[in-house]
This record gives sequence, C-alpha cells and structure tokens, in this order.
Amino acid sequence: MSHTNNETEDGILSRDQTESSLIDDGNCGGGSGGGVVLKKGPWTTAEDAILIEYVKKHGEGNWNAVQKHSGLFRCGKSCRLRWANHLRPNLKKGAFTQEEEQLIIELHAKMGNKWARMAAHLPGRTDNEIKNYWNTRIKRRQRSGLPLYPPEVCLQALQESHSTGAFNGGDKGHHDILQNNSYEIPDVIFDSLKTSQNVLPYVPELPDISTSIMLMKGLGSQYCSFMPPTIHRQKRLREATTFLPGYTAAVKNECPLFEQFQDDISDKASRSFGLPFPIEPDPATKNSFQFGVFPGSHTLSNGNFSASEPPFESVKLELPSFQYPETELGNWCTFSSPPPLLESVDAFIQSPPPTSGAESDSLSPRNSGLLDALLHEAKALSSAKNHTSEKSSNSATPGDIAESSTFNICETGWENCGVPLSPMGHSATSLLSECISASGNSLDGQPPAETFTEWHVKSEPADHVLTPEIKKEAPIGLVNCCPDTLLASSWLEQGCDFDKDQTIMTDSIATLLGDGFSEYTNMAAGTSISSHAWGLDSCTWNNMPAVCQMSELP
DNA sequence: AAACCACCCAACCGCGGTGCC
DNA sequence: TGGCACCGCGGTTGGGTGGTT
Repeated sequence: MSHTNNETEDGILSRDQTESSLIDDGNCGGGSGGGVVLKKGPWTTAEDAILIEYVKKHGEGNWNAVQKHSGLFRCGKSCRLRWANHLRPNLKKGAFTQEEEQLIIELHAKMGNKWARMAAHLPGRTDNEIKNYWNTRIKRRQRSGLPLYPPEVCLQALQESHSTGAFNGGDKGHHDILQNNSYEIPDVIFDSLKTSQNVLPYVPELPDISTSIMLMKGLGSQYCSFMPPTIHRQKRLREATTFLPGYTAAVKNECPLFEQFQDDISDKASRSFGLPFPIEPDPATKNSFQFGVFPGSHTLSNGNFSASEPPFESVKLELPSFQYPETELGNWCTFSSPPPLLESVDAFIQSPPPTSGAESDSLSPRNSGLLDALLHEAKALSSAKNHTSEKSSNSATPGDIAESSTFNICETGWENCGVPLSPMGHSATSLLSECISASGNSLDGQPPAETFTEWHVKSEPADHVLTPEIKKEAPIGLVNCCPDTLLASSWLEQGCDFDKDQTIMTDSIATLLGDGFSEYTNMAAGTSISSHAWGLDSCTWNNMPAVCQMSELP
C-alpha cells in the first residue's frame, strides 16, 4: 500500500498528522502513552526503519516499549502488527501459490477462521494475509456460485474428522474442530432459557435448538456449501443491510443472550457433532437459513425456537438467490414499530399471515423447495399440536436440559435428558448412529474411504434430475442426514401424535413429491431426508428419487 | 475525462487470554 | 485474588487501485 502524502519521512509527526485520541485507553499502548498522541494510518519507510532497528536491538515483544525507546509515535499494537505482517524476516510476499491456496482451503475446512493457526502452516504468510485471501475468495466463489470447499476437501476433512474420533470423543487430535467434543453449554445459556421462559411462548428443547442452529448455520453452508449464483450484488447488499434490523434488535433486547447463545451453540454444536467444518458465521450461511426459509431447516416444523433464527446477524449478510427475499422481505419486514416481541414473532412464524398472490407464493412450497413444502405442511401440524401440548412439553424438558451442563451428543445421552424416542423407537442418538452407520460412517469405526463414492453410486438413478452442479454438491450435503434425522425425530416426538401425523405427513410428502419434484431435488440432496425419521411408509419412500434416499436405513 | 464500482489489503478495533504484581 | 499490562486473535474498516461505464 502506498503511503499517504502528508507524512514526513522521518516518522516523527506533527500534531496534525496524528490521531486526536490519546492512547491511554488500554487498547493501544496501554498506559505507556502517557498522553502522547500516537499516529495511525499507513506506515512510512522511516517508521519501518525505526521499528526494524528497534527489533534488531531489543528483539520482538514488549511492543509498548517501542514508542518509549525509539521515538516512534505508534502504539505497541500497531508496531507488533507492522512487524508481524510486513517487516519481520522470511515473510513471503506476492500471490499465493497453488499449493498454498490448496493448503489454505484444506486448513480452513479443518480449522475454520483460525487464521493464525493456518498461518503457522504457511511459512512466510501472515494470518492477515490468509484472512484477506480467504475473504476475497469467499466473495469470489459466492459470486460464481461455487462451493466453498471442493468435494475432495470435504471428503478429506470428513474422513479426518472421523478418523480422529470426532463423533465418539476419542482422540482429540490436532484439529481445532475436534478439540472440544464435550459439549459444554455455558450456564448462561441455560439461564437464558430459564429466564426466557417468560418470554418464549414455546420454550425450546435444547437438542432442537442446537441441531436447528447447526443445520441453519453449519450444515447448509459448509457441507452443503453450494452457493447459488448470486443476484445483483448491490441489490443484495442494499437489501441485506435493511433486513429486519428492527426485529434483530428487538429479539436481542428481549433475550440478549441470544447472541451469545447462537454463537456458542452453533460453534459447539459443530464440534460436538464432529463436523469436519466449523459452523462459520459466513454471510451466506446465515442468510441461507433466515427464518427457516432454507428448505433444509426443520426449525419451523417443530414449532420451537423459530424466534431464534432472525437474530443471526442478518443485517450484514448476503442472500443466496434461491431464497432471495424479494417477496420474503415483503413479508418479514412488515413488522410495525415498535418491533415485535418474541411471542409475536413466533406466532408470526408459526402462523404466517394470510397471504394472497405474490405473498402467498413467497411462502408456499411451490417456489421454495421440497423441504419447504414439507415444512409448510409440518408447520401447520406442529403449530396446532404445539398449542395443545405446549404446557406438557414445557414442563418436562427445560428443567431436564438445564440440569445437564454437558452436551455430548454421543456420550451424555440425550435420553438422560428426556430426549424423546422417535416414533420408530429410535432415540435421537440412536437414529444418528444408525444414520451414520447406514451411510458408511460408523460412529466408532473408520469410515470407508469410498463413503462418498458409494453415495455417488446410489445417487445415480436420480441423475436425470440432477444437474452436474447438483451432483457435484450432493455428496457434501448427504452428511446432513444425521442431524436432520435428529431434528426430525425430535420434531415428531414433540409435535406429532405419530399415528395420526405420520399419515398426514406421508400424504403431504407423497402429494408434494409429485410432478415438479425435480426442482426440489437439489434441496433434498442437501438435506437427505431419512424415511425413518420422517416416518414415511415404504411406498412413499420408494417413490422418492434416490438422491433423497441416500440416508435410508438398512 | 469523469464518475462509478469492485477488489484488494493494510491497518484498526474490540475482546479474550495470560502473566505479573 | 483482583487489578493491570501486555499480547494475540479475529472481525471490520477505510483507502488505494484498476477496470468499466
């Protein structure tokens, strides 16, 4: 970066060349500034020379002393950054090589946004450099509708995560993502749940919360990281910045811990479930699931925790085209001032306002995907059910949840926390196990190297409805089956009288799997419905394209 | 030629962790 | 044990640059 013109080259600044802020705020310079006005902005070559000289003489560290001893009017923080990113020896400049790019992708798949750790694997590269590279790369890939991770990287990361015992809490290995298999939910979360009982009409059950968020924030974006070709960028950005700011603020006001909750839960959920990819707060991730619009989310179906979705920092996010809220915005942004409380939002989500014409289209299954259609049906069912069973579900679960301070999906035992059995007699955990087992990924054993290949083979019958792009992404999305199953079973338990609702659900799905199904296949591929979880009868199940059956239990 | 736009990247900011007193 | 200073990290911002209209 070029230097600004109004700087002298000696590194000593006149008053007007410095920031007006004094640096005794503890943030930059600590108390070392002593009222000295320090310079901000681009470094000059003279400043660089002073810093280099200082480090040569005194070594790295004690950065706040630099200003004291060298006459450099920079805070220690700034000095450290300058040294680390530009001045230290052995820094590699220039564009990333292909090998480096590949490594970054792989590392990011394993580590997420751990730039410093990634930089440790790339000699001569800085975390800032990698971060900038990744951010621009994300944008580029988003624009071009490519997945964040190439399939082979997904495969590798998945295999590594399983081989390092991500699911069974075994070897914690060196991967960050796997280091925390014990799902420790901060007490504050439970506090928020407890206190929010007065706010939330339907107190969310923790497994639903975590898996919902996991699905919303993680699986759909990282595993199923297909980034649909975006629409006009400016338009998206413009609308994104106005996307329900009032509501977001309202929810945070009502339940300020939602912010922390969503971050912690999503992050830990990803770790707990052994996801090889972090649930990354990347823009498309969050937007993909705004308000459960993303067809893979079951959040709405269980009628629980739907109010938790909007606060996903949506205001800064870009929206994938397949759910671009040309119409949704019209619906969702109709909150009047003052912003709605959670009750109203939840009620709003569960009982979409009467719509007509375009508005109706925006929420109908027709243009939002198969699972959306299912959700549309399920929503109505669970909504009705939830209202009738509200008290019983509320009285049983939150306390149980709150008593558990750890949340390891495989070991702490959801059953112990009152985790329901699925209609098929599977607990959520067992469903998960079976699902994984069925798809070639045993919880305990090494996954076969051909895991994805097998899925590819299985998916072939559905090739006629798969575009090459979808086919490319399908294996990634398949992994979603497990948490999805969890969700579904949980939903069935709490929201359904199974005997009755199964029939309704089956009919709904059968109806919805009609002629226009192919257009929904992409979404189905990304969520991989389990027939058992959904309670489909064999006939309906067999009528589903293979791409939807890939998680079918043996 | 000017305005606009997108991209890139250096630098800043806030926060959390750690060590010392 | 609490306060403080320092350090490092990750997210964000803002300016420069090159391309396009």
